[in-house]
Parts: sequence; structure tokens; C-alpha cells
Amino acid sequence: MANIRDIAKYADVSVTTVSRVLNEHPYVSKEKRERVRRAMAELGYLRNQQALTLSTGRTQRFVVVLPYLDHPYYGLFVNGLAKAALQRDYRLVMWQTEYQLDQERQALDLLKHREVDGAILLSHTMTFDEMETYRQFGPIAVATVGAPQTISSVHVDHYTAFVAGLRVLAQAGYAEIGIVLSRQDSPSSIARQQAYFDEVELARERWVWTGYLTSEDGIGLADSFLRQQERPRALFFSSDYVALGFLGELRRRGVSIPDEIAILGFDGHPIGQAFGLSTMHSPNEDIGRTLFDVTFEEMNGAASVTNSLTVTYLPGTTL
Amino acid sequence: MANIRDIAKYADVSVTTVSRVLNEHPYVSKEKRERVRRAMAELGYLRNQQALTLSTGRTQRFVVVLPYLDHPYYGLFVNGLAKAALQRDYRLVMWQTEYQLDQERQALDLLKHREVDGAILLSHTMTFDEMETYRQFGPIAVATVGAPQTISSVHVDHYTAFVAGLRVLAQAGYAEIGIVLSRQDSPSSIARQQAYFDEVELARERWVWTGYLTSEDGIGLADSFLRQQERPRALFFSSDYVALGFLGELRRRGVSIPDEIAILGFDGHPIGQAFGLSTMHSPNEDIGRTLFDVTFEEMNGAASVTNSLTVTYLPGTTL
DNA sequence: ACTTGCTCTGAAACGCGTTTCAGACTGTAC
DNA sequence: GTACAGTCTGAAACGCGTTTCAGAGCAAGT
Repeated sequence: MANIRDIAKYADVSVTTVSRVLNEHPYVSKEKRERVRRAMAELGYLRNQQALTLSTGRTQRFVVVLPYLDHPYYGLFVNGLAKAALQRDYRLVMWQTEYQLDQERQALDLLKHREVDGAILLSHTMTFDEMETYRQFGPIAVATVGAPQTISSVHVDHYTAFVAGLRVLAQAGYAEIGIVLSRQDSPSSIARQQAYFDEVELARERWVWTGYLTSEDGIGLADSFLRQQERPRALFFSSDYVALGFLGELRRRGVSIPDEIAILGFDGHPIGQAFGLSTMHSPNEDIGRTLFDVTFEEMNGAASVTNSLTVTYLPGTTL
Repeated sequence: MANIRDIAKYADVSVTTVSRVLNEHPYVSKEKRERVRRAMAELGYLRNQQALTLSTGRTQRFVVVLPYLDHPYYGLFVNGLAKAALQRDYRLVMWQTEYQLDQERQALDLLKHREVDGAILLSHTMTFDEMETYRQFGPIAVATVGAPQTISSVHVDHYTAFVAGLRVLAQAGYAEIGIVLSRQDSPSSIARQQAYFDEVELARERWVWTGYLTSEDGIGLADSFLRQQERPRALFFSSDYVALGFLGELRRRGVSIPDEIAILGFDGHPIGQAFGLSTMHSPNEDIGRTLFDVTFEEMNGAASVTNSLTVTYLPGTTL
């Protein structure tokens, strides 16, 4: 494998000159530039990215932290991230945490050890206090609310977003509303419950279901829901996938939707449309794109930012 | 940022000794080991991964190439890859190609430039001949069939798999069968068509639909399908997502399934169960895991392998 | 007493591209 | 004729951890 010194020798110039040709520095005579070019072609020179990385201190990589790589909820975020990364010639190292704190720490250790230039957390269980201890090693951006000054944030405010969804339900004439959330104690679940109790007059503790993450969980909910005595007339899900599982199972059992139970999802993932799911659309792809850009800019000296986006109602036939 | 030389000076030992402590080499006296440990703690030493990478020539990274990061079809592969990577302390650089040949080339260029140790292609449009030109730069593994000797392959054979699915349909009593495929000219689509015409007596050209990738495509199919004069009695989809979109749309229109039209999917993705989709289960997570392992072993000198896995019928209510 | 074989240590080279700095040279301006 | 600015060039240092090699010290084996 020819390196820059071999090329220099072969073309009878200094390594500096070769480096200049590589980087298209103007101060190289036509003749030497040509000689170097030819030498590179003849020896099959390939620039060693590792050496470049060590030398410049830039890895051209960000680590992207998320609980599950294969959870469709994160798909659109990741898509936005990937598109932005491509534009800047950056690579994304994906890090699956399965909600394990130590996995999050390992991901941020990449930052410490200069394996990546920055970190983008689509989800985190770590406290912001701990997260800030990593800030000195590179820019960090999160897709969640409540980040401190030093940490960039691009997110939808789940309280506001949930209020918006609950009002859509209210306007459609539903007063008895239940909500189906993901992890019990996640910040977003807490915010959503808060919104529920603040906004819905007939809100009830037992109409709050937590621990529903996947479409299978949604199927599972059908049974326990139908067995319940006093049921809400509408269910607001924090995820389209859970809503879809529930919807599919109910339709299969011949339950009429929305006559017996109305369903509102949250995400606006394309697959929901296939089933006519009414949902609150969250601009996740934009968030992904912006998260990348923000992190990139911050690496180049820009200040950290907080960017709150809003959700919109995407009508279907389940409401 | 303290480096290894700073530590050496502070602990009054050579850099070699520091390196030995870092790598837990036994030939270091207790006393010096202790001094080095203390120096590292006091100066807050953090090993620079970039330097290590340049020095050892190992990046601890593989690039994973796939058309869309957010296509749920690849989710289970990626999940398997991620789990295997975690075990070996490897990172995955995800590369989205959108089926663009030049994106595939860019991904493999990472290999050329020593930015990754190996490449795993879940999908590719590149010919194997071209792919082989990259082989000299590191191990390559694909999830597709037909790879040459030098390139590892872990896959389901789509011809065999499709024959299996078609026989499931035949055994269930369906003779008039149509198939719905993804990209027209992809090797897997070609193999599937071959299987169709070889296996199904009543196979017809116009019962082959191509270009269906997403659940939305499945919705779109419903209309043109229902308008067709002579319809097959069963549809075999090459993707659960397309099948689900189609299924959802038909159910919404009140078409009785499987009485009017039977549906068989392909993948066995969990979300299919929510809707009772009958499907051929493909062990994609295993494939992902094995792809990683194979690439890893090959990097350590093992020979390339070809590993063909089989699909199994996963009953639902749509058949 | 003498070889053999560990254990321990560190100087120097290595991987490889970039950057700094000093110097030479040419051309233009005054 | 002298300055100054711009062009071109290369030696050396830099980023930083690993590896090779040579050598010293010491104990066990014959």
C-alpha cells in the first residue's frame, strides 16, 4: 500500500508537496502537480483515512443513540439524520441501548475517546447532569425536551403535542378519553399524563395505560380493554404502532371503529395511512435533519440551540 | 488532554511501560504499574482511539449497506447485526444507498480508505464482479444469493423460499395465485418469478405485480387489483409491509379475507401478527447475527463461507 | 561455574497525513 | 535599485499508541 512518502519519492518531491496536491493547495507548480498525480495513479495511492483522522482530530462521524435500531418509531428520525449526514460527508455510528444506562455511557465514551466528533441522542435515560459531563468532549444534541443550555435540543414538546391531540378528540365530540403510553416513567410519558389530567375533565387514573411500546403490545391491550367495565369512548395512543396493533385486533374481533371506540395515534408514520389511522403527525424526519445540522454547526463553533417543533392533525377514519 | 507521553513523564517510566499497563501486559513490576495507574488517574488520561486505530490498523468498525435505514424490512437484520457487534465491541457505520450504485461504491470506498474493517451488504445493485475488486481491502459479506467464492453470503434462497410459499398456498387449496414483488429486476425478484412460473400451473404474466416496496404501495395495489377482470384467488407478497397495506385497504373496503382473496406475506415481521397475516417467516435476525460473525471471523483469517437458511410457514388468518 | 530462560525496562521506529516555518525565487511598485 | 508581495518548495515536527529489539537482572537446571 503506497503511502504519501512513497509517492513523494517516486515523483521526486517532498511529502509536503504531495499533501498539497491531495488537498488542492494552489501553491504547487503545474509540473510537480502533474508528476504527483501520475505517481499516485501508477502506484495506486489511496489516502489513509485513519491517518487523516489522527492528524486533523476530526473523525467525520457522529454517534446516534437510540433504544432499538429496528423500532419503526425511530425510522424517520434516522432517515433525516442520514440524509443530512450524506450532504456533509459524515458517517453515522448507530448505537442501540435497549434503554440500558451503561449502553448510553458506552456510546458517549466514544466521544471521550475521540472516536466520534459528536453525539445525537434520540432517546436517553441518563440525566442531563450526567450528560453534561460529556459535553466537554464534543457537541451533544437530544431529541427530548428539557435539555440545559449547553446541550442542543430539537424536539416536539410532548405536553403541548398531547394537549393538541386531546383537543382534536374533544372537538370531535369525545369526552371520555383514555391514553396509552410507552414506558411508565419516561419524561415524555410523565408530560403526557400531565397534559391528560390538565386537559381532560373526565380524566381517570385507570384510563391511563402504560408500558405499551410495540404493535404486539397493542394487540395485547385489546383483550384487557374490552374486559373493562367502564370504558372510555376514545383512546389516544402515544405511538402509531401500538395503535395499529390495537386497531387490527379490534377490527378482527368485529368491533366497529370509531363507533364503539375511537382511536387517535401519534407519529404519522406512513404505515398508519394504510389502515386509515387518524393520528397526530410529528415531524420526525425534520427533527433528524435538524439534529444533525445543529450538531455539525456546534462542532464548528456555533452555540447550542433549542428548537421546538409542533405536531399537526392527520385525519383518518378512526375518529 | 494528557497523552501517553505525559503519563510516562509524570510516572517517570517509559512510554512503552505505559502502553504495557494500558494493554495489561504482564511484564510490568507492581510498583511501576501502580505509579502509571495513579498518573493516569491524576492527569485524567483518556486513550485516544484514533491513534490506536492508526497504530493497529484496526478500526473496530464495519460498514452496513442497505437501501433505506427506515425500511422495517431491514430492521431485524440490523438488530441481529447490532447484537453481534456489541458482543465483539464493534461499531456499525450505517450507509443508506437508496439503491444508488454510486452510494454503494462510496460505502465500499470506506473499506479502501481503511475507514472500516469490513463491509456487510444487506442489499446491493452492484455486480459481484465489481464487488470483488473491493475484496482485497477487507472482508465483504452479503445477504443475497449468488456470491462468488471470495465473498461471504448468509441468505435465504429466494427461489426455494418462494417455492415453499407457493406450496403452502397450493396445499391450502389455491390454484389461481398471483405474486407481488419489489423492484422489477432485482435478483430476488427474478428468482421469485422463476419460482412462480416453475411451480404454479396456472401462472400468468399479468398476475405478477412488480414495483411494490412499502405499505403505501400495498394500498395502491388494492384499487388496480379489484378493478381487474380475472383475478387470482390468492396473492403471495414478497414483503409483509406491502401485504399489510393491501390487507388493510381491502378490509376497509369490506372485502372478505380469505374468502374473496387469500393473502400470504413474506418476512414474519412481528407487526404482521397484529393483523393475523399469514406469512413465510424468514430468519432475518439470525442472518444479521451470522453476517457479522462471518465477517469478523474472516477478518481474522477465516475463509469466506456461504450459508443458506430456510423459511418456515407462520400461519395467520388470511389464508 | 555456566547455560538457559524468564522477567522487566526503555529507546527508537512505525503507522501516515498535515501543518508550521524558513527560505528561495519572481515579479511588480516606487 | 530597493521593497514588498506573492509563489513555490521542503525539512521537521506533530498527532499518539504500539511494536520491535536490545539489554539488564535474576533464578533454576546441569
